Amino acid sequence: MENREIAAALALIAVYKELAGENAFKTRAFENVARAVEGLAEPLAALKGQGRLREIPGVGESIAGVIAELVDTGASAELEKLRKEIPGGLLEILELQGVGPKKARALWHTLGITTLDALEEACRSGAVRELDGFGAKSEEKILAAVEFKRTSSGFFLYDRAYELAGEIKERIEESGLCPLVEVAGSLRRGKDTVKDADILAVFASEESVPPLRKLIVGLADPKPGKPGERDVIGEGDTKVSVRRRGLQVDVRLIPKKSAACALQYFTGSKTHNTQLRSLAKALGYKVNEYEISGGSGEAGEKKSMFPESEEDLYRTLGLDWVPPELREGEGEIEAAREHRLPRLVALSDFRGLIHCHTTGSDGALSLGELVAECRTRGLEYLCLSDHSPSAAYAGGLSPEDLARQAAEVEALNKAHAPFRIFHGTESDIRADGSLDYPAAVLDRLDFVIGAVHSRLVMPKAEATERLCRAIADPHLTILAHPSGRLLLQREGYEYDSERVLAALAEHGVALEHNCHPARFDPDWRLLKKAAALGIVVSVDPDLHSSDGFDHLALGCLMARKAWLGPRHVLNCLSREEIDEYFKKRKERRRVRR
DNA sequence: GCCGTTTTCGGCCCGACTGTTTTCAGTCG
Repeated sequence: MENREIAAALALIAVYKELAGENAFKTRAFENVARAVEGLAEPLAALKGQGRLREIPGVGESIAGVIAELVDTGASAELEKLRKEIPGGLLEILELQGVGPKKARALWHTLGITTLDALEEACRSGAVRELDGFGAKSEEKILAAVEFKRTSSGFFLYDRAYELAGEIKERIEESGLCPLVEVAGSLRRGKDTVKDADILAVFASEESVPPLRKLIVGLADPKPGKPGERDVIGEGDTKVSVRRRGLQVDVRLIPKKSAACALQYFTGSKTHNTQLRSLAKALGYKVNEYEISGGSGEAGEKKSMFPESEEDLYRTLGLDWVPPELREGEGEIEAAREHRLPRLVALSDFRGLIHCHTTGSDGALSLGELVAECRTRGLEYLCLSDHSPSAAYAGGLSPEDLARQAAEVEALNKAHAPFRIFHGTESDIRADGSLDYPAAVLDRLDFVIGAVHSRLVMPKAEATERLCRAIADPHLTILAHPSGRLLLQREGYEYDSERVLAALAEHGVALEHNCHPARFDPDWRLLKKAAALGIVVSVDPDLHSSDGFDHLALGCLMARKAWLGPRHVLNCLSREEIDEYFKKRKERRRVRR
């Protein structure tokens, strides 16, 4: 079993334990370990072999036993027992907004409800309102939550959510009621998909609060089936939650002196905040969204501190400022305390564009136009990679087309020197793992990107073998979008990521981070592991039009989330350095023959 | 279930909002 699968099993145990009515701290112990395991660079099987499972933070005797069992047998007696005791349909019920473990259990034990259908029926018949702790409003909310769950995944692509959040931010700014409006939450942290947008609205005086509340409520969608009403999820003195164009937007109204504490608190993640507050407590402080209190008052008096900035806040707790992208509870607090947070890659570090398509295959820009766009943006080079013959649907280039393109590249290189076009291809990886141009054709190119576009459905072992064979091909420079996933549309195909990473490291092949917002493939967690193994990451927009330039910024965000610095990223190399890199790859190929 | 700058037992982040209650439990982030 891979780490990812073991993490999923541990998380599932946690959910089942919640439904079983287990102590919340016990369930959290499993949740914490599930998260820790997901971020682990080393395979659990190896750790177990070395007797090092207990070194994972949060793993004690009991959980180490569960992990060992999962590693050895691929199953867990505890999980199987829970699965038998707790009806699986309750998992879906627990996902409904407003329904937690207590309510799910009440529905199950008193009315025998174990499916969404049964729950809906019970609400319509008025049976739910009779239960202790439930009422007519609960029925209405549950019905709305069931409907929402059936019609929407609840998640948005990053770029879409960012756009919607930006609109709301603008509307609040235009009102003149707030000197500061910030997008916080998972958008600020750079998650690839988001469930809601968190916005911080900092007001200068209390009198701004009522009109601010009114403004935000006014931005809500009309309520489905209730003309005249708006889809307001919650409205209080300091927090207004509305749904706008389907996205849940939580706006926090915060007085000016609390801006830094609120921004920190509202950026999350929940895990990061829990760890931060835990540390604060150990130091004798209390941190909330308004202030830092406590500290070493000489006469034991409580003092309140209002940090000027997030930097101040972290410094008060003895920490370096933690970039938002790293705030996932994966060791960043410890690193900040020991002053060893990495210097993260920034957009200004990018020197070239890798993985671009032109009108030669299915791109919207000609090669000349693309060069012009790159130069306008101050880039030093581009790595051209139109599609190969197997991608007939995308106008893949025949070997003859490729030769003609080479002549065009040469001419443009002369005309635009020192700007440089490196000539390559995005060659299809066939079902058997071979590349779809003859070796002699590939030999003439500066670099080769390999990508799977067909036969996406394949048993895991076969898919892994296919990728590993392609990686072992000495022509391959970069492995593209390895999972083939399309976020919120299509699960990627399954492959053994640990084996693929090992193969990339062994053969010195770079790993693409495809930064199209519908792909973000592979995700930041895998990139982090890749970098730990010394694999170079190529942040590629897979550019088909000018939009691709914007996607590079999103890729940069994801690379930061993966703790990458410029030294980990292929396209942070200068023109001369990447030229050298490609030449070395080709040299190695000759030697190996 | 885990863990120890105060701890091997007794804690485990902290506050807002809602609905069902007459003071608070449950849920959420």
